[in-house]
Amino acid sequence: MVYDFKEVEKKWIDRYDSFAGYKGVDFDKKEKKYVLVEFPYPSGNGLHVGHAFSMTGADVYARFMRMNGFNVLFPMGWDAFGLPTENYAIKMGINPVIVTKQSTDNFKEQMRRLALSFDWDREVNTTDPEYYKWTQWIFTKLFEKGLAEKQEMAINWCPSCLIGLANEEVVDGKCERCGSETERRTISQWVVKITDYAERLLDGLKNTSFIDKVKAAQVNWIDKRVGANIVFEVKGSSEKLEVFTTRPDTLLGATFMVIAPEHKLVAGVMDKEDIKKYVEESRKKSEMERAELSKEKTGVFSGLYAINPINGKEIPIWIADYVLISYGTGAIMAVPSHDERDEAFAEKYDLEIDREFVPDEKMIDEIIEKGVGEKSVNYHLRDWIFSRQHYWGEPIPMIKCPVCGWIPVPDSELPVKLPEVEKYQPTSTGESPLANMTEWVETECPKCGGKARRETDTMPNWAGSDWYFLRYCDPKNDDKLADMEKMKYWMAVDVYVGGDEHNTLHLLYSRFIYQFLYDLGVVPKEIPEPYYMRLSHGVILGTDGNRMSKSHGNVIVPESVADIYGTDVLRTYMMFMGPFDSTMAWNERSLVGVKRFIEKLNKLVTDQVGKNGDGDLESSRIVHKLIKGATEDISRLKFNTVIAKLMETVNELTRAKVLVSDENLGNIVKVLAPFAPFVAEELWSVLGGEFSVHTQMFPKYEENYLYTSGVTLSVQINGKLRGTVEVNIDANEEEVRAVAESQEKVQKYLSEGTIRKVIYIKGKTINYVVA
RNA sequence: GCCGGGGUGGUGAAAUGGUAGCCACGCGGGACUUAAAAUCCCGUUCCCUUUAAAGGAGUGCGGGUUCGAUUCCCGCCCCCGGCACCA
Repeated sequence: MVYDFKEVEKKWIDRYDSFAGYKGVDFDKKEKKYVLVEFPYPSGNGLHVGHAFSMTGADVYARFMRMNGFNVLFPMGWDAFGLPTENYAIKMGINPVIVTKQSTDNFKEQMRRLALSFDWDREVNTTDPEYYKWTQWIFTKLFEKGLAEKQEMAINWCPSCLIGLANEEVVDGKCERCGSETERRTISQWVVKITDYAERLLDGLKNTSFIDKVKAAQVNWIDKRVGANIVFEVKGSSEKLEVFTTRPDTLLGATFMVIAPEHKLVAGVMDKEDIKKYVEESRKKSEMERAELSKEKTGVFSGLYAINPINGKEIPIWIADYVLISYGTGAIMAVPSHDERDEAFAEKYDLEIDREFVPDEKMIDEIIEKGVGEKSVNYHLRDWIFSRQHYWGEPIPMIKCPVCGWIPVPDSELPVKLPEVEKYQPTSTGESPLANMTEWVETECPKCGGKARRETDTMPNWAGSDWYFLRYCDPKNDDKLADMEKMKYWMAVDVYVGGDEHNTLHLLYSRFIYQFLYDLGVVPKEIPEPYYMRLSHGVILGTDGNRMSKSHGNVIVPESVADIYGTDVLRTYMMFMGPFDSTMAWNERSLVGVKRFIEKLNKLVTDQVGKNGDGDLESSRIVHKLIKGATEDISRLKFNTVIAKLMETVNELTRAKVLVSDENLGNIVKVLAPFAPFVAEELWSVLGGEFSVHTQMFPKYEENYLYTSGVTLSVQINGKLRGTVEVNIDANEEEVRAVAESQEKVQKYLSEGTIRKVIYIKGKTINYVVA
C-alpha cells in the first residue's frame, strides 16, 4: 500500500483543532510540565523553517512528556509590537492592528499545518489591550517602587527612524532596524533601574539549571567587578577626582589619569580650544564608534594634575573618549606598565611608563587606613532605557501634572489604549505620533484633577515578552496578571527553549521583571526564578549560509516542503538534519531519505498487522533496544539520533524478515509519534488503536529483551586493533585470553615480544602490552 | 581585544576514555523493466594493491597524560555567533 500523506493529513488535522490531549489542565493531579518555546514576532514574511525547526523540537519534547504521563503546558502567542509592522503600516497606510491580525492568522495556520501541539486556549498577544493592561500595570509598579524614572540622558539617536535606541540596538554605529548612521543626542527618557537587581540576577542563577553557556552569558553581561574607589586631590583646585579601579595595588604605578570627555572636571578647562574641539568631536561618536576606534586611541591633555594620595606625586590628567562616563566614576588611573590600553595610550602621547613598578598588595590597607579610598563594586550591567518614540508599542501609562509631577495612571483606568492616529510615523520633533493626538494627550491629573498631559512615549519590544510566561498560566484573568494558585501550579517554566540571541537581554529582562514581581508579592513566594531550565536551539541558515531574511532572499517556508513531502517528512527531516542545538544551513539533500523511511515503516506495519500473534523474539529484541535508546535520547533532546535509531530498527526488521507482533508495531509507532504525528496516528488506527496515539503512554523497555549473553570484544596489541572475539558477557580474563590467543593473527603479534601486561575491560576490550 | 560555540569521509553527521565514521544523502555496481522512474541487494575514509588477503595512515596543527585519546590536559591555527576598549 502506497502511503498518501495528503489523505492522511486531511483525515486527522481537523480532529486536532479541538483535541483535549493537547490542553494543559489547571490543577490536574498528574505532575505538571511547563514546556515553553519563545513566542515569535509575527512578521509579514510568515514562519520560516528556522521557526519551524525550533518549534518542532520543543513540540517533540512536549509530546514526549505528555506520553510519559505529564500534564503538559505547551502554549503559544504573539510578541506582536515592533518596528517592522509599524514600518509596513507607514508604507502601506494600513492600521498595524490589521497588519498584525493578518500575520498572526497566517502564522497560526502554518503552525497548524506543522502539527505543533500548542494549547490554543491559552493564546496570548502582546498587542491585545487585555494583555498590555498588565504590561502597563507592571510599569506603574516599577514607578511606584522608584525603579522607573525620567532622565535627561545622552542616547543613541537614529536620524532616520527619529527614535532613541538602546546601545544593544545600535549595530556598527548604525541603527539596527534601518541601517542609518546613529548620533548622540540628549533626550528625556524613561529609564528602568535593572542595575538595582544586579546582585539578585547573579545570585538567582543558583536556583536554575540553565546550560553552562547561558549562565555564562548572563554572568558576563552583568559583569561584576570588585575593586576600590580612590580619591585624588586636583592640584590647585578644590575639586577632587575619584576613580574606580580593580587594581588598587597598582596605585603607585599610576603615571597619568584619564577622564571621560563628559567628566565634570572637563567643564573647567573648556576654554582651551583643543580641549573644546576634542570634546565636541567625541560627543558625535556613539559608544560603539568609540569602541571601534580601539586601535587608535585619541586624547588631549587637560592641563590639570592629580596628587597621588599615598606619595604625593603629581600626575597629569588626560581627557580621552576610551574612558566611558557610564561606567565606574568616568575616570581611571592609568598604569601603563600593567595595562595594555594604558600602555598604548602612553606610547602614543609619549607619557611616562614606570616599567620598574611592582604591585603591592599592602597598598589596599594603606588606602583604607588613610581614608582616601574604599572598597567598591561595579557592575557592567546598565540601566534599561525604556522609552520609544513610536506608535506601535504599549503606551507608557504615566501622566505629567504641572503641580504633582509624574503620576501613574490608576489601575482602574488601565489599559491606556493606543488611540487611532492618522499617521504612524514619529513626528518631526522626534516625539511619538501620539503627541499629535491633542484630545488623547490632554487629560486630568489623577491626583489633583488639574490639567495634565499623558506620556506619549511607548515601551520597547521587550516589555511584552517580560512576563508572558505568567499570562499563559491564566490568560483571561481580568483582575490580575494571573491567578496566584494557577501560577503556583504551573510555574516555574520547566524547559525554556530559545535562541542564543536572547540569552542576554530577553532572559535577563524577564528574570528581572519576575524578581520585581516576586518582591511585590504577586507571584508565588515558593518560586524565586521564572525558568528552571533554559536550552538553546540551533539556527537554520539559508542555503547560502546566511541568516534567513527577506533582504538575503533566502527564506524557505515550511509549506514549500510540506506540499511535496508532507508535514511528517518535513518535521522528521528537520529533527534528523543535525543536533538540536547546532547551526546548520538548510539543505534538502537527504529529505528523500526520510521519505523512504516513512514509506518503509508504513509498509512494515501494513504488511504485518494482525498476522503475527506474538511475533519473533528477535523482533522484540530489536524494538526494545529502540525504546531504550529513544527514551534516553529524547530526554536529552538528541532528536537526530532517535531518527537514526528508528531507521535502523525498520531496516533490521525488514532485512531479518522476522515476524513482528502488533504490540511491537505499536511500540515503534509510539516512538515515532512525537516526530511524525500524522502517519503515527494513521498507523495506530491501522493497528486498531483508539484515538489518539498522542495520548498513549510512551512504551517502556523490558530488560529481559535487552540482555544478550554474547558480546564482541576488541583485541588490541599495544593499543592497535588486531582482531575481535565473541565471548560470554561474564567471561573472565583467562577465558577471553584463551579465545583471543587462539587466533593466528593475535599469535603473530604476540610473538613479536613478551607480554608485559594485559588489560581486560569487561564487555569492551582486551589489550596486550607487548615489548 | 573580550566572551561563548565549533573544526571528524564527497555531503549532513555518529561515537564523551575502549573496534572512528551509526543513520542518511550522493556516488559505483547488480536485480527487476522493452525502457525509464520507483523499489530491492551489494560496495563506498584515504593510500598501496588487478582483486582479495594483509598492511600503513587517519577526527584542524604541535606536544602531554594513559595499556588505550575524536573524547582529558597544555600551547597554537582557523571558522561561526555575541559584545559595551569596562579600567
